Formats: sequence, structure tokens, C-alpha cells
Amino acid sequence: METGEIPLVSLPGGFDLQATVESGQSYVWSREDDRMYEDTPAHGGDAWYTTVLPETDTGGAPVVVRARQSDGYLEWESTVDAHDHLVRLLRLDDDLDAIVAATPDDPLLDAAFERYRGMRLVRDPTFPCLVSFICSAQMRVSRIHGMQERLAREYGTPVEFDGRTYHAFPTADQLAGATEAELRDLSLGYRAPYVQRTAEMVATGEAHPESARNLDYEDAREFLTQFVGVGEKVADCVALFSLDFLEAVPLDTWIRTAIADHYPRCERGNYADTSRAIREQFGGEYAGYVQTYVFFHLRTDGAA
DNA sequence: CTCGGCCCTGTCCA
DNA sequence: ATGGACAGGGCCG
Repeated sequence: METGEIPLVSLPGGFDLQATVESGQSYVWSREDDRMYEDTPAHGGDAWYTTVLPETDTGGAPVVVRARQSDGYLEWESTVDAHDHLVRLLRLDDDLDAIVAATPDDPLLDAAFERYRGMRLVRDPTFPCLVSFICSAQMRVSRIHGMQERLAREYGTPVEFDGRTYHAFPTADQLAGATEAELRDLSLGYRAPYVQRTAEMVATGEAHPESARNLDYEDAREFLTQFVGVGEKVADCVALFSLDFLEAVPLDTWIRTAIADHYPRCERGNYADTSRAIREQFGGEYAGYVQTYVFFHLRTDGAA
């Protein structure tokens, strides 16, 4: 086992590991105490969280990365040197102070930023991100997370680490071999054929979600909707939480409620125009960061 | 292009 | 106890 720690005190805007991985933007992390989304860690957010990088992202065997936040450091344990992986996955390379500073003055946005100071966006591996947000349709975050765990356990490559067996999220090849019936048995419901067909599209080379990186934001969103089960909202989630389009604002039910309550003139009757309007309202370049804070704030605190 | 009906299933609440 | 509503939507007509 390799171990290390990343100092957080000099990180612009700070860091909050629990808020980052439990805010409903990523489903590739699990709490070692198995109480994800249930309660807060004992003090200072010092629970251990683990993710497994799929072999398609490492070029070799899957990589287990475990981390916890403690006393100004992000401690980690891994099968490899995990420093660069953590910086990438948890966006420790973002200047969060600058992002907050670039956000328009607004009571709702100020409250959201204040409440979860240090929360960062994630940079999830793309295929797992795509599948997890296909699964997110009409679903609560804890159940989405459970689906991803079952998919990993059933189809992902096993890895031994620290006396336990972990599973990587399945590759497109692995998942394309699943049947709709098998996926329904994992409680995916009507999302089962969406996941299977999307995995098949990626596995056969018909299209790969990573290709969206090379496009302008709105073209990338359009490109991603070719995958089965992916509409504009899910496409925006993949653009934001995996492909570095920080301006993407997924229009989910929470943000739509916020638009109706706080920014009614941004409602334009269709996704593309409403999206453009709220993106401007949220400051443009980092609008997706703002959206994620607002989403977590409204969902968790029931603020209106 | 917009709209409504429909889709799986666990959980919450009357 | 038991059924209806609802969950970070998408597809199809």
C-alpha cells in the first residue's frame, strides 16, 4: 500500500471532502463506514471514502484510491501514488476563491456558497458518469448510488486492496454483455435497456462520450444526447461532472423550482434558451459550479 | 418544436 | 395495514 497526504491549508477556497462526494454530483465514491448520504462523519468530515478507477482510465489494472480529510490534510491510501489522481478527480486544481469571486452577488447564491464552503465539483471518469446519470432519472441519490455499487459488484473487475475486494465500475465492454433482464434484477427499472444499449454503443465504437471534449459546449451537449437514455439534462451532467464544461447548468427539478421562485424571467419555455438565460444569471463561465451549490443547498436544507 | 402519457421500484405518508 | 405520490427524466406518439 502507498500512502500520502495533500496539504489543504493553502488551497484557494479550501476543500470539503464530504460535501464534494456526497452532494449528489458523483456516484463513484463510497464511504468505508457504508453510511453514504445517511449522516455526517463524527467530526470534521473525517470518514474514509474510496473509489476505484476503471482499467480503461489507468491503462493497466484498476486503481483503488481511499481518502479522508483530517486536520488540514487530505490523507490517502492507494495501490499507486494517488496524488495526481486525487487532484484530478476532486478538482483540487480549481481556484475556488476565484470562482466564488466571479459569481454575481445574489442572496441565494451567497447563502449556498457560504453553507458549503470548500465543496468542489468532481471530475468523474466519463463512462461511469454517463451511466450513473442515465440511472438518475426519477431517482433519489441514495438509490442511484446503490445501483452503481451493484453494477460494479456484478460486472466490474475485482481488485484486492488492504484485505478487501473492491470492484471497478464496469467498462463499456463488460456492461454491454449484460442483458436487460439482468440489469432489471439490479433494480434499474426502465433504465435497464438504456444502460445496456448505451454501453453497446460505446463498446462497438459507434460513439464515445469522451469525443464531446473536442466540441463547443452546446455542441457537446447535443452530441451526448445520442446515447440512449440521455436527454439534455443528463448530457449537461456529463458535460459538467466529467468533461470540464464548467458553464453547463443541468436543468433538473430543483433548479427549475429555483428558476420559478427566484429567476422567473429566465424561464424561456424550452431547454436550450432557459439554459442560456440561467447560465448568464449564474455568471457564465462557472455557472455549473453555482448550480451545484444551489442544488445541494435546496435539496439538503429545503431552502426556498 | 411542444405536449402528455407512460415507464420500474423503494420509500414515505395519509 | 395499504395505496397513492413521488424521485435531480427520457422516449414515443
